[in-house]
Amino acid sequence: MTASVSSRLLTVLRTFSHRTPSQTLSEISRRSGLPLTTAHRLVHELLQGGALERDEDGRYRIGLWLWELAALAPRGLGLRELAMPFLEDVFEATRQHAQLAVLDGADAVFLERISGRGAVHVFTRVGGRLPLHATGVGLVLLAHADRELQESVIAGPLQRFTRHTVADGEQLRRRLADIRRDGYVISSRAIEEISLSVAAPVYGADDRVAAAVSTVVPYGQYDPLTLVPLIRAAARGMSRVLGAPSASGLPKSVRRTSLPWQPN
Amino acid sequence: MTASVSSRLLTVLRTFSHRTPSQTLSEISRRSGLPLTTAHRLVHELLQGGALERDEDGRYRIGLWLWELAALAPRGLGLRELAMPFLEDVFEATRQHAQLAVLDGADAVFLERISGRGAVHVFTRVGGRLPLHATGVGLVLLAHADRELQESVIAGPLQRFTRHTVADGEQLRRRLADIRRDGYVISSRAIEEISLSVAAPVYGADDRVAAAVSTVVPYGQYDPLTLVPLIRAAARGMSRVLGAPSASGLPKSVRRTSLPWQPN
DNA sequence: GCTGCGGTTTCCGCTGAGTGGAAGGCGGGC
DNA sequence: GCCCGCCTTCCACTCAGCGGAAACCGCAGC
Repeated sequence: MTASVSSRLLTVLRTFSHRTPSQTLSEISRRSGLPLTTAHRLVHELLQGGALERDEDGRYRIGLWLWELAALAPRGLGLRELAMPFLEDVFEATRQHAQLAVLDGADAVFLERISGRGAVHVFTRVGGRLPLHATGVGLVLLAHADRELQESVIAGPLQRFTRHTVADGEQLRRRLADIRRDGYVISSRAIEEISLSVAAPVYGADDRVAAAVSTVVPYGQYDPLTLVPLIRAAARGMSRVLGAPSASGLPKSVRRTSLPWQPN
Repeated sequence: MTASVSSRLLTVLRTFSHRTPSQTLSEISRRSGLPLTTAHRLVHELLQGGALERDEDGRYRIGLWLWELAALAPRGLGLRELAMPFLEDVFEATRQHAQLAVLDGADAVFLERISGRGAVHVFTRVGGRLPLHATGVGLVLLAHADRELQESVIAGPLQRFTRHTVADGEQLRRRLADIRRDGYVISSRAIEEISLSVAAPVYGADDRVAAAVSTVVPYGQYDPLTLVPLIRAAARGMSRVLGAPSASGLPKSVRRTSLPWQPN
């Protein structure tokens, strides 16, 4: 690990998590492993810039400026903004949960969750992560991810949440093939016994899967198959506004021809 | 301005705006005023940390990690999370716009906007800012802000958006007094001729105004007075979940002394 | 009151990390 | 071909970042 100022700054920021949304200076110092003095200076510089704020108890928390900045993230609020009307549609239909997630590393990151009052319990939180094999959106994202990632997840340990969690590699492999064939997934009681989710892929302008949309409803109260057209319609709508050729009816020749990432 | 690495880093990040959500290295260098080489190094360090990403054209954009981090901001997503169900209620009632904003500096910063398909046009964008005197939420926030801020806005130049914008200091002062008396505001055609907004204050655990909620509807299609109970009910609901004594009916002696939306 | 404790802030001399000019590479337009 | 804009690597100088030491502050317990 480098010891540049930049990396130290990010280390300081990384000490914030959903379990520690606000911290004292000493906590930051301990968690980051930086000497107190150093943490003090860095924190103050972040404070000057508005990246951090202090609450009335003197504890540090993520500042509003950082939140405004992050609102510019194309894969964050940008995507969410475009998808929102369709998410609303999904929410309206069940008044339970409508969710939008993207792939990052080996996790599904949740961009949005609209939930009804008294809806069934979910672990999801906006800005939070869940493993790919245990969630509807995760399975969809994994099914369309790089072969490499798929194999690594299939091979790796698969945490079991309930007795319905797909925890076997080969079973998972078949599951992913089914998802590619069907264009949706029903993930029933895989993360909590009380709920199931129906998810479908959202395509971006490069016609690759950019996100996944899902609904989560209580197990036993819905025939999940009736929710499939709803989710697929929402997914198609989102793909369309993202400019996906396959969803807008454009011929393949109009595809954008851009190269994948250039890792330096 | 200091020239610390930290401040340079933040300067780099500050070059991103909603007009420039993705930039080339040279653009960042020019806009930040940093030598190309320096910008290059800083940008790469931000890239390593996941604060920035590169898109398929090699342009830099705000990274997903930064967005996840910002989701921890108590005054950002934290507040939004608690307010969301009530915002949904407001949205349901008109299917136009439901908005949530907080005060920062001399601006209203919008935390959330739920909008119907085909709703009337608004300038609002999530993560964006608008001046206090021209918006419903802004007037509410200003009416309950420090005396100092109020006077500074009253004195300062008041940008006129339409002929209905409150652009006179004394008129604004009276307006603010009315808002404190009534507990809501109807801001009609003040920012665009086509729309009006109804807004009310949301109280935090310290019984000070923490945010403002509003709806925006097309001018002429609604009697704004009929929307007042709706907005006030939503505002009260939000105040309650934030733990505001005045909204929960608790005696002052039971006041919580810490912020409600970080209930450690 | 005094004492200890946990957290915060200021001070300051040493030094290696950050700096940025120079130069080379890449690609696209004419 | 040539030029131009953008990106990347290299490297020697020096000043900004570093962090130990010590003071400071508020509070709880004796």
